[in-house]
Parts: sequence; structure tokens; C-alpha cells
Amino acid sequence: MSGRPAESEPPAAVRTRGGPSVPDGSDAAPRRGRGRRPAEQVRADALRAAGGILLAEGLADLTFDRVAQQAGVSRTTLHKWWPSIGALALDGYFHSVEDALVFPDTGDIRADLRRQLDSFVHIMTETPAGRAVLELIGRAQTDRYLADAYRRLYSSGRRALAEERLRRAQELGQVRGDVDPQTVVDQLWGAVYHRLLVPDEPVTRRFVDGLLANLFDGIAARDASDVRPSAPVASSSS
Amino acid sequence: MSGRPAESEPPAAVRTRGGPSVPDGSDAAPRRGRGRRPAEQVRADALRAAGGILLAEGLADLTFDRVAQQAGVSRTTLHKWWPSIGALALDGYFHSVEDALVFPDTGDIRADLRRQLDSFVHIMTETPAGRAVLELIGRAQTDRYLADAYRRLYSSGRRALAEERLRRAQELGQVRGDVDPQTVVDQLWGAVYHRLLVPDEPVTRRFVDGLLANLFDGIAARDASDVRPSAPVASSSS
Amino acid sequence: MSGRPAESEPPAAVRTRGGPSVPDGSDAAPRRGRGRRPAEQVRADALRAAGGILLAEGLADLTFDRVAQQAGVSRTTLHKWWPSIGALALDGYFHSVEDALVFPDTGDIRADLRRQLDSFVHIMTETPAGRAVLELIGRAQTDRYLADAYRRLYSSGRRALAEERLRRAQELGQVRGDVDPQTVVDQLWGAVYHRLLVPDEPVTRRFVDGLLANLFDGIAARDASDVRPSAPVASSSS
Amino acid sequence: MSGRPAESEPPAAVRTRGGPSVPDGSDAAPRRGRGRRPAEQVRADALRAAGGILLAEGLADLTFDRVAQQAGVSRTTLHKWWPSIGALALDGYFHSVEDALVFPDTGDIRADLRRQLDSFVHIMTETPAGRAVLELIGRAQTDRYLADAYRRLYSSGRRALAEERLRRAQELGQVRGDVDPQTVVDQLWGAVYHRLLVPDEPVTRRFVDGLLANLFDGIAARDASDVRPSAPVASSSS
DNA sequence: GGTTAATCGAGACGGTACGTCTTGTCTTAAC
DNA sequence: GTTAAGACAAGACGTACCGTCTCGATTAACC
Repeated sequence: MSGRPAESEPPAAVRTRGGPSVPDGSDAAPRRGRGRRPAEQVRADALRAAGGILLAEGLADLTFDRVAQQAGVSRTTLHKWWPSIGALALDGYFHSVEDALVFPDTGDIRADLRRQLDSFVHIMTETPAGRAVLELIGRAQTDRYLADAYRRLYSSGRRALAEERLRRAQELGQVRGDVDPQTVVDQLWGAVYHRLLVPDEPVTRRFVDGLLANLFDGIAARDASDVRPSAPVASSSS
Repeated sequence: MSGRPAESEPPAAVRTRGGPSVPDGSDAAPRRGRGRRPAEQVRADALRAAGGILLAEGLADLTFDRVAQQAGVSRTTLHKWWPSIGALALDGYFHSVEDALVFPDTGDIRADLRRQLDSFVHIMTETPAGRAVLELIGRAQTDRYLADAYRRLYSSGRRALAEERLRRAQELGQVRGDVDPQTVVDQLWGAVYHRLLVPDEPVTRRFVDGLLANLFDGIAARDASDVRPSAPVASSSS
Repeated sequence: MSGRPAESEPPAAVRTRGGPSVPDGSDAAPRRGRGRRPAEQVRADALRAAGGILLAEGLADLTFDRVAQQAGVSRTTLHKWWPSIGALALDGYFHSVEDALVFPDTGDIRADLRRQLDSFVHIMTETPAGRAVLELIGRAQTDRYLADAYRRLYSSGRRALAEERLRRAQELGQVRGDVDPQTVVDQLWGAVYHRLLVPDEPVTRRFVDGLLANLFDGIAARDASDVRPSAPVASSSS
Repeated sequence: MSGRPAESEPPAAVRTRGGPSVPDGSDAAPRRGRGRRPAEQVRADALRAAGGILLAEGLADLTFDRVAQQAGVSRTTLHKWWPSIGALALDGYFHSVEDALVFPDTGDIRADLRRQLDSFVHIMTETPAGRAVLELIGRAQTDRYLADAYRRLYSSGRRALAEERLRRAQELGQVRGDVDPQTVVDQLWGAVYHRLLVPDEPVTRRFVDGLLANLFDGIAARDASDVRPSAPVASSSS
């Protein structure tokens, strides 16, 4: 990401911003004279193009070259502002997608987590943004600029919001005080990410139910009535 | 890739097979005549080279070109056997690393999970194989061939082993019968993968403790004694 | 030039070979499949395009990029065969221009030199090849690949032919035996090149007359009748 | 450029002016405020930088960019004052090199020419200025602005000086009155330039001797004693 | 056991992208 | 109003890799 003013980016509800995010899918360059243009306009054009390609075709088809052509921006300029294509993709993602930061607080922690997880699962499985986020996480494994920016602009903020909500539940006696909220984050959202990144098993409503039930009720058998001799509930394993 | 802080590896004991997995680090091609060689020998050379580069330098530096040169195999042949560099990398990984799929069964499910998770965390955070697995998962987001092969050859088998062990625990009344074992897999190993893939938080022994405690004991407060007004336990959040 | 089979290249009369040396001036690429084409065809296409651009527009407008586009050849291939654009230009020149090696030998050395010089001057001042040669000599000052190739393929051969003819004249007693033929070459063709490269003065028939007269008759006054008080012959200096 | 065997320099004594012509080899810009500076100071800084780079590294490494950075002058300003990098290079050359245009006149024309030619050859073959002049002549083939400036500022003046000296010799009866002095210039200095620009043959003292001997004595055999059956004098041809 | 067919190595090629460099234009702000 | 600072489009450079294709050599299987 380099020394750019960070665009802050937030947890939860994500929505594609404006239908025509991709202004002209026809890869047409505006064609201007050589001189300088205001930096803001150039940045906006580049981000719009990058976000559009990312959401429409995926990260593998996103290159500096294509962004330059589609946005009418020179490659040199792109390299000056973004150190890697992954960093540009992430910025383009935030520019094209509207994240609703709000984390519901109705007083019922389990219901609020359920709502939040449902929204999250919806976005990840039903919108182009889902695939984009997975590809960004994937690319971040070999692009440290992207990895840094992703943590700074995206994941750390979402973690903080979830922790905040969980701490309030602890204060109200709804969640045990000796529980580390960050570990809960990994066992809810992290578990979903895992199924999305390595899709052996489907991400369903029943799965989200199971995540919350396991965590809130515990998986240890409490009394004999729980003991059942054989497979009690249909597993989704093949 | 390069530059990334190396991290880790997969569930169940993994061991690098044979010190000199990388036959000749000097990138020297054997130089043979043109004729045909036994397919097995060609495959073995290619896999050895691919695995060596993957573990030593990372997936980003692994190309068909380099494997061809280092293994003395023609690019044409590589393309014939593997549909993408990711697929070749995965095969090379298995050729260079010996996975012990064994899952301990001492009768104590929580202790067995603990041992298995500790081994997993060790490999993922302390050996080159860990970084390789993360990079493979990452690349699988944009490489269909790799994604398919990864599920078929790797993750599904590990899921099955864990499920098997958990079902035995259910039969012994140690785990509630209405719990879906696959969901537990995502809340244990999946949670670890999440922290490795998006490293906002460190993967420590305390973290593993928390995973098991949350899951076995539940996070819901059981009685008034659990209720505490403010942050009771040090969280690892920054 | 590199390790290519040298195309031998010769002194004297140069003629543009075939009107449509530039096959399709419309910068249109043929567009073929990806596979390999015979090296000879690729080389011929590249040379035709390079020669065409050089003669039609000059060396300054000749780039690897344009040759690649016009010839339907990839830049990579051009770089493999020619180490610099100058080297490619020289090869393209020889491919597009037909050099008549013949050096006349009528027995009259002065008349033969006159004919040869007239041909040379004609080509250098009246045909596109003249400008091309001057630009190649110019570029050779900062392109050692071009400089080497130019000497090897062009100038040394022309020097040798001229020397051969002058030596025959020496053997016949028409030229003094203690004269170095190579020095004469510089005082005839070299003098012409000088006027062409630094055009303070025009290259005219009278100039060629003067070159031969000065050299054959000497410029030293032989007797008093030669002495004249002021400017005896109109000088072309401005 | 680079890599070229350095060669030489121009007629009449040329001397590098001031050891530290290159102000600070560390390519460090002085860093000033934005406002206007006296035009003379700007010009001087630019010329000093241009001349330094030209003499130290050659014309190929001289760019507007580098001059701007090294001189602390903006590219905009350079473009305003000089129409091409060649034109700037030429101005920079004159700013860094002190040309003594004096032409000796001892009364003996042949001895004076000999001295002048020796100085010229020395500068062209033994000093950095020599290479610079050859590169300027080379670039002038494709840079109209440089070509015009070179003739106007450099070559025409030198031609005039030589002509002046030769005319005095004609008036004294040392040189035939029907000889065009400008043609003699091309057969002496022009011949040397030719050997420098297309270095098939070396530029030696013997070569300069030959130039004068051929021209003053003529190359035509005067009597039978000159006739020799085979190669009489060692030629430098390979 | 010799012929034939499959397979491999070698490497040329078009194509795409990369990251860098240079040029010339243009904008803005300082002087 | 001139200048510096600097952003930008344009386009070339040289390199890397991919995927395809051709060719020749060799081996293995078939007859």
C-alpha cells in the first residue's frame, strides 16, 4: 500500500456500490492529451477499473496492463501508487463495494451473532464480492503488500468490532468472562472462511446453527441422555 | 513469493522425506540424449524439482520453466502431465513431504485432539511445509485444477480421519450425539487455518487451549459466578 | 549481430530491391496461431519490415516494437536474433537493397575511380539508401553491435575491393608504388562521406573532379605559372 | 551507448576546461525553493551537467532527466531552451571544452598542416572530447536541431580557418591556384573523420604522413622508376 | 529381431505481462 | 511572469513465463 492515505474499511454487510461500477466494460480508453490530470481523478479511474475487473472476472484476470488500458491511466502511474497488483485490487475492491460496518446489538448476543453471520455468509456465497475476498486472501499468501494492507484496512477492523460486541455480552453475563473474544472470532467467522477457502463441505444455515450451538452449549456430553450409539445427525460429509 | 514470514503446515504429522529432496541445488540439468525415457523416471524428476523449489523458495518462484530446467524435463512434457503449475506444485509437495495421517486414540478425546492440534500447529508454524500449504490454499482460489486436486488428495482425507475419531468419542458418550463432527473440524483446524491465512493474531498454545475450552465447555455463562463486570482475561487483541 | 550466419555484404552500386519492399505499409499484423514457424520465414518477415521502415522513415522511427507489429513477429524473437535495433536495421538494409559489387576495370584507373565515385555519390544523394547508410554510421557511434557488424559486413569489403583495383593500377605503373591504397580510399570515399555526414558543403560533380585532380596531380605548385594572387576558383564555402 | 572504444576529437586545440567540470558526481540536486532563478545561472548549471555527463559517460547516457536532476533544473526549463537532447549536448560540450581555434602560420603550409592535423588527431584519439564529437556527429544524422547547430557553431568555423590558411599558401605560390581549399579540407580532416567514424583502419602518424604526401606530391606515377610490379609498401589493410 | 509407433527433449515462436526509463505536456505553487 | 516541482500519458525497452508447435532421436512394443 505504501504511503497513501489509508481508506478505512470495515466489517460486516458488504454491498456492491452502484450498478455500473464498471463504467464501460468495453475496455475502451478515454484517450486524452498527454498533460497532467488531477491525481484524485486518476486514482478514482484506476480504482473503478480495478474493482470492476476484480468483481466481474476475478483476480487472475486483473493486471496492471488491463487496468491501465481500461482506465486510460498509464502503467507508470499505477506502479507509483500501488506496489503490487494485489494492493491495487484491494483498494479497487473497497472503492466498488459498500461495507456496512454496523454490528447489531439487540441485547441478545447469540441472536446478534446469528444475524451477523447470516449477512456475512450471504455476501460470501451469493455476491461477486465473496469470491473477490477469497481470492484476495489467497493472493495475500504470496504478496506481502496485499497481506499488510488487508490486515490494516480490513480484517483487523472487523475483528475489533466483533470483540467489542462480545465484551459487552461478557459484561452482561451472557458470555463467560474467561473466554478470549478473538478465539471466538476464529471459531465463528474463521470456521466459515475455512469452508469457503477449502470447500470440502458446503456453507449452509444448518452449518451456522451448528457453529453457534457448539460454541454456546459446548460439545461435551453433559449427561447420559446425550449419549447415542451411532450417527445421530446427518453429517454433510461425503 | 518471497518476503513473506514463513508460517506453517497441515493436520497430522508431516515430515520432510529425505534430506536431499532437492537433487542438485545448482540448477544443473543432467543433459541426456533426445530419446524417450521411462515415464516414471521423468515424473519423479519433475516432482522432486517442483517440491524442492516449492519448499525452498515458495510457490511464487515455482514455474514450469524452472522445473523443466532443474529436472532436465521438457516443458512440453510437464504440460502434458499437469494442467497447471499449482497442480504440479501439489504433486511435488506430496512427493517431498511424508504425511503421517495417523490420528491418536488414547480414549480421551480432548487429549487426543490436543495432541493432534499441537502437531498440526508445529508443522504449520515451524517447518517450510507450513508456508507451502498456505500458498497452495491461496493459489487454489484461482486455480481450479489445484483446488480439485487439493480436496481430493489432501483435505478430504484429513476431514474423514478427524470425523472418524470424533464419532468414536460420540459413541463413548464423550461428545454430544447431536454434534456434527465436520463442524467441529472447522472450529478447530479451520480456526487455526484462519489465523494462519489472515495473521492478525498469533497462533499460540494458549490459542489452542482456548479453542478446545470454548468448544468443550461452551462459552455461555452457566451461573452468576461467571459474570464479571470488565475484561477479565488478557486478550491478545492489540 | 551475434552468432548468426553472416550475410556477406559488398562495396559499390546499391539499388533498392523491388518496389514493394515494404509489403504492407498499413502496419497490419498477419495474425497466426501460436505455434512455431520456420525460422527462415520469421527472419525474412522481420528483415523486410525493418528495411522498409528504415528506408521509408529513417532509423529514428525504427523500433523493435514497430518491426514486431508490422512483421507479425514477437519482440522476444527479435531480441533473440538481433542484439540491438541498429543490428536489425543493418540486416534489414542489406535485405532490402541490392549492392552491385562490381568495381569497373577498363585499364584507366582515374576513369574507373571516377565512374565508381559517381555511382556512389548518386546512391548516397539521390536514393533512400543514402540517408539510411548515413544514419547507420551515425548510430554505430553509440551501438557497438552495429559498429562491429557494419565493419564486418559492409565497409571492410568495400575497402578491399578498392584496394584491389588500386594495386592493379600500381602494378601497371599508373599509381606510385609507395602510395598506401587505404589512405587513398579515405581521401576519395572518405572525403565524400565527410561532406555527407557534416554537410557544410554540397557533394557535386565538381567536388568529385576536385578530389581526383588534387590526388592525381597533387596540390603543390609546380612552377610559377600556377601562382595566382587571389581566389582562383569559386569556392562553395558560404 | 557505453562499451565503445573511445576514440577522439576535433581540429584545432581543444582542452577540457576546469577539472571539476562535473560539479558533483554524486548526481545530487542542490534542492532550492520553487521560485524563479536568473536565467544565466540556470543555463550554466544545465550546461555544466550536460557537458560532464557527455564527456564522462557518452551521449547515449545523456538524457533530459539526468541533466535536470544533476543540475537542479526542471525538465520544463530544459525543453524551453533546447529543442533536443543533442542540441543541449552540443552546448554542454562547448561549455566544458575550450577550443583553441588558432591555426599556425609559420609560412610553411605543409608543416603547418602537419602540426594542425597532429593536434587534431591527438585530441580525437586521446581525450574524452574525441568520442563526444564523434557521437555528436552520429546523432546529428537523426537530429536536425543538432545538425544545424553543429554546422553553425562548429564545423563551418573550422572550415573557414583552414580555408583562410590555404588561401594564403596559394597567394604565396605554395599551393596551386586552381585548387579548391574546401576540397582539401575534406581530403585531410575529412579523411581522418572517416577513419574515426568507420574504424576499419587505425589513425596513425604514418596515416597523416600519407595524407599530406598523396595530396602534395600526387599519387600518379611520374616516371618509370615509380613503377613496381607488386605490393611495394606495407599496407595496413587486414 | 527388426520394424513401427509412441514418447520425449530441444527449442523456436506468438503472446502477455512485468517493471523501468525517457519524452513532452500540463498543472500548480512558489518566488 | 518565469520558474521549480512533479504528475501524467505514451511508448519503447529488455526480460520472464506461458502454451503451442515442429522436429529429430530414442525407446518400447508389436509383429
